Amino acid sequence: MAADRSNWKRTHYCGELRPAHSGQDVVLMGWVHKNRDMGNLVFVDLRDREGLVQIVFRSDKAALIEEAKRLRTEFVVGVRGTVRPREAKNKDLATGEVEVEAKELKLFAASKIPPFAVADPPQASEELRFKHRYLDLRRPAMQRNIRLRHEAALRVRNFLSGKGFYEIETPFMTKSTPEGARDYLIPSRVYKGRFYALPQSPQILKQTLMISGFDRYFQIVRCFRDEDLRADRQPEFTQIDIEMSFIDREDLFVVIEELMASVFELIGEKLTLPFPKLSYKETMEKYGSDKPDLRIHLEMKDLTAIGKDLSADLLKNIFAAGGELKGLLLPGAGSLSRGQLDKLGEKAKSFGAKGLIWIKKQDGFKSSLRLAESEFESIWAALGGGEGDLGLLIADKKETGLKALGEIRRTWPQEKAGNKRDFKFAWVTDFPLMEWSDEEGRLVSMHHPFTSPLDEDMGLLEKEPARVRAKAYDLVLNGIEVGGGSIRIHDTELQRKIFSVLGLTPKETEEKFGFFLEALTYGAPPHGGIALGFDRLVMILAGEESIREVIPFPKTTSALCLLTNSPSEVSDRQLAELGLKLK
RNA sequence: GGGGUCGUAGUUCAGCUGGUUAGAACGCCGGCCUGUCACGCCGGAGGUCGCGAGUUCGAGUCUCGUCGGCCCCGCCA
Repeated sequence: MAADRSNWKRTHYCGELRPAHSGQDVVLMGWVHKNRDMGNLVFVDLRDREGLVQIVFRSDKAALIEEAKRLRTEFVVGVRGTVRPREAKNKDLATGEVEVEAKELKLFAASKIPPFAVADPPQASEELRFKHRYLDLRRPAMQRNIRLRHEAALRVRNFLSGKGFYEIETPFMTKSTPEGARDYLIPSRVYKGRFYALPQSPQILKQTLMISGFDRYFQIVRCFRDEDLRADRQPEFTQIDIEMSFIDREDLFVVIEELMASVFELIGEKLTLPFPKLSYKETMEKYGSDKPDLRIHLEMKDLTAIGKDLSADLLKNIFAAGGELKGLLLPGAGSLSRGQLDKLGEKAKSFGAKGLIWIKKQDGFKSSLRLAESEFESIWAALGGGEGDLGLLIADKKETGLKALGEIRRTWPQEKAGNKRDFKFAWVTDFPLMEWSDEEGRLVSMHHPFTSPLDEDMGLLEKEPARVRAKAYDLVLNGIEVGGGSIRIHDTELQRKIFSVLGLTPKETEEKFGFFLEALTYGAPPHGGIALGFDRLVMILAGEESIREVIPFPKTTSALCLLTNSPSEVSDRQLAELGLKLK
């Protein structure tokens, strides 16, 4: 029978008791973490969101100790008692210098035996953790992560509000747009056959708010994309969405850098500002990625010029087909075995390369490619190699070589180890405005269709749109894209032209974006902004490897919620009301 | 859509080239215990080997399918 707690008021959290509280009468409420029954002496570890404290039940209260003996893990109880210094301290516990000698105990709720222990690290599969997420979330690590998430959001709000930004809501029930990810759709009951869409981002509406003169907007907002999941991708995720009028890129960089500095103070990190800037071209050529992990110091080299003087026929054919020769030096890796080199070759192939050339210098050159000594010397000099090093070369289409070597660079174990609390931010700028999509058979926006081209590339828009660079930028941290944005188009005619280059017919353009194009004609200020991936940011702050660890109720990689069992079927009646029929 | 990997007691796992009654630890239940904190000691219960076919005298083990977890490619303006 659950006890009545109406006349009890909690005085402290379990986790906050310290020697200074000694002698005080306290009332605690919490979950039984552990029960140690010594016969005529019972210890109970009581847990709440702030931590654990030991409760002791002594034999001079016979009825009380009998109650305490019946407590089991995860029972919810209230305890009234006196804080005392402990006879034996426990230095592994923040409250380990004190205990609470119980005078009264109230059982509020019993618990079934939990399917896994509420303890760090979790001794249960993610599957089981998701099914009983309410238990998983009781773990101190999860309580800490969710609290950190709250504190980060609060910092963002306080910082941006202090800089004159308004937090403004935009609708979740909005309009499907043809560009970008797959939409989640909401059928309209009132207008059968018509659908709202959940926003992939509030992009057009935040730009509309700029046209409305709000000048500085932000929103910590859920976004929805019906695409496949990853460790850092959920179908619904949270963005810090930001937009500003009358700015250029540098103005925004400053605001975001200061925002990051403020947020990282939460974990005691002092960031060095400003963040380095890399052009897209530069980062692709040096690191083979548009989100380089700058904790890794390895850089790729272009060896095409040297390669063209080499005798190998293999290379001649590739160069004739327009290929390039890219190289990556791995210091100290000259001792790798043939099997390990083969594994690297397999990895390169899995990223599309046709082969991997290796050269090592250990008592002379050894290589998978037959070359003259002087040729090895010139390659080695270009790579900056020394005795005992390994050089990896890929001769292929430029993008293929960069990507494959970039992957080897990114995952090179000697470089990855032990630098979790090293935070290397960078801005990647000057992305291509558009890229060719084989699937769609047309050019598609690399960022989104509202991104402004670089002024100096504007002339290329008609004839060579694929070469136009954009006023777009990504914020990258330790190999993770934590944000992306751009200076937007605020001119109706330019915006129409972009849609047309992207292959949208005037009719489609009008149907999907007509309202926005019209809004642009009523005095749109120059503006730009960014969206930061809030889940990813909190994940990094928390030192986690997956955003599922910082989202209270995440979905599995197959987009199921194991707690609620969604998605689920609905009744025929619900379908009929919406005018829907299943095929 | 594709590739990889995993699924055995409540949990985490072991289970060899197919062969008696499928094991361990933790947890759970009962008993004892006045300073434990991974409490200890004694005793006990607990299994649709994810599911379904197939091969075989015989399947946890082999094959196929299917469901589910995780990682990756594609996809993610």
